[in-house]
Amino acid sequence: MLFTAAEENYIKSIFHLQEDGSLVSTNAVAANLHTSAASVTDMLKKLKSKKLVSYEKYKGFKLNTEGKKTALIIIRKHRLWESFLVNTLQFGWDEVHEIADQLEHIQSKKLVDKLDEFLGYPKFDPHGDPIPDSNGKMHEQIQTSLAELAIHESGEISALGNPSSALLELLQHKQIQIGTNLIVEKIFSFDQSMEIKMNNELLFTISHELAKNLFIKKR
Amino acid sequence: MLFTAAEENYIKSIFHLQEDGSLVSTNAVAANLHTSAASVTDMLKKLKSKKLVSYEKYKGFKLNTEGKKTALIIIRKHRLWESFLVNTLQFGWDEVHEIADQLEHIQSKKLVDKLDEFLGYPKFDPHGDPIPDSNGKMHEQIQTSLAELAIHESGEISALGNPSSALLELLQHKQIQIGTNLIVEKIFSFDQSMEIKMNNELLFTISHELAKNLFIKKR
DNA sequence: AATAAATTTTAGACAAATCTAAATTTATTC
DNA sequence: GAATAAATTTAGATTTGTCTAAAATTTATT
Ligand SMILES: [Mn+2]
Ligand SMILES: [Mn+2]
Ligand SMILES: [Mn+2]
Ligand SMILES: [Mn+2]
Repeated sequence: MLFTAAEENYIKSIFHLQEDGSLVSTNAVAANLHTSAASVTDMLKKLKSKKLVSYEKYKGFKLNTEGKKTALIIIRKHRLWESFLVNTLQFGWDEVHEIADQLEHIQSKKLVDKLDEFLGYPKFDPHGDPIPDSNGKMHEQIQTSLAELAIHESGEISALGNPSSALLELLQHKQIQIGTNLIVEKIFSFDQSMEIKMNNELLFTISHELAKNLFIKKR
Repeated sequence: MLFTAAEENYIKSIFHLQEDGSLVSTNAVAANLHTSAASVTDMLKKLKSKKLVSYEKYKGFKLNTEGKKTALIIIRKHRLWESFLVNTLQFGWDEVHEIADQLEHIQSKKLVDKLDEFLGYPKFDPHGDPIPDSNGKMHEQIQTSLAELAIHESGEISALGNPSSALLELLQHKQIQIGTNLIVEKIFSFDQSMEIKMNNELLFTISHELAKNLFIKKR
């Protein structure tokens, strides 16, 4: 099924607002999309007729299975494009959202999958949010970025936030890879850089920028 | 000025149809965009009110200076995205047009310029059409692709069609660069490969694929 | 020059997406 | 348990882009 950009924006908004599986309100979507409550009601009728939401007048609504599946496709596109912009085109992570809000509506499954491949199948976007794979599966956030570990906490590297070639070069040089065990020995408040011990041996310093891109399963 | 995707499609269509500076007809645009003549007339009123076309009822129309400038921005985007798709994401040159027809409407000057930089400022798209630079200037086709030279013709390499890293690697290895003089010694009809003499010395074979991507100023 | 044919424009309608204002339903408060 | 407030839906309009059919204009052909 193909959807208009407007429909996709509503689907995405509802998805984000129902995180916990609860019902979503008309006003919440209106506020989120900076539109009127009346417009939301109009669109809900349409999404209901297209069988993407369960909706009863005045009672609230939520995406059904098909609706969630659709939302994940849009979110996948949004976050892959953000990764491309930051990673490949060197945009700052704070200037990509608007552009990705346009790019997420480009219709071509092949494009998205090729982009994913080109980017090296990143698990998280530049803001740390998980990127659904081509089956709509997202890494649950049982992992945290290294940057969020406290002193003396330890874990194992489980994913790369956004594998640019520059990042991969750095990791190769420092011999860091998926599965590497590490423990935080010190955090310098000046620049948030961390001193970490790797595989109980080597001790070295990691920038905050790098720490944000290393995802960890705590131990 | 910002324009809708529909407006941009009309502007681009008119641009292509007036190549020689002549007036364009309603039916020509209708055929080109697979729409009705009535729709074209409606849109022309709008483009006239936005001062992009000169148009007199029943007499035909053409883009004015501002209209052409706008058209070149859209064409620049279309051809850069095509280059990206073929070059970076490994699409075939015959499967990128539809996707570029969507991508050309993404609004962000910075995105286009960064994409151009990332691609290495290609002069021609994967179909051999010239890509306008950020000032709207296009390489006039006084140069031809090497693939179009006949036997015994000679010239100097003046531009790369689409500088992918794979192409650059090949050129570096063979020591071919901008300014290199060459003459076509032989063309094998079997695969269109060419035997060329470089700087009056080295003799070697070049595939048709490569020849299409080397642009030449004839001598 | 008159008529026929082709082209173009206008008239009127429709779907998508939005809005404001009024009506309806649900939630809160006394 | 009314009365009031808040949230939601409906009614009616508007803009954009499209369509078909009819009218107007230009071009071609007797
Ligand atoms: Mn969007
Ligand atoms: Mn993001
Ligand atoms: Mn287009
Ligand atoms: Mn092209």
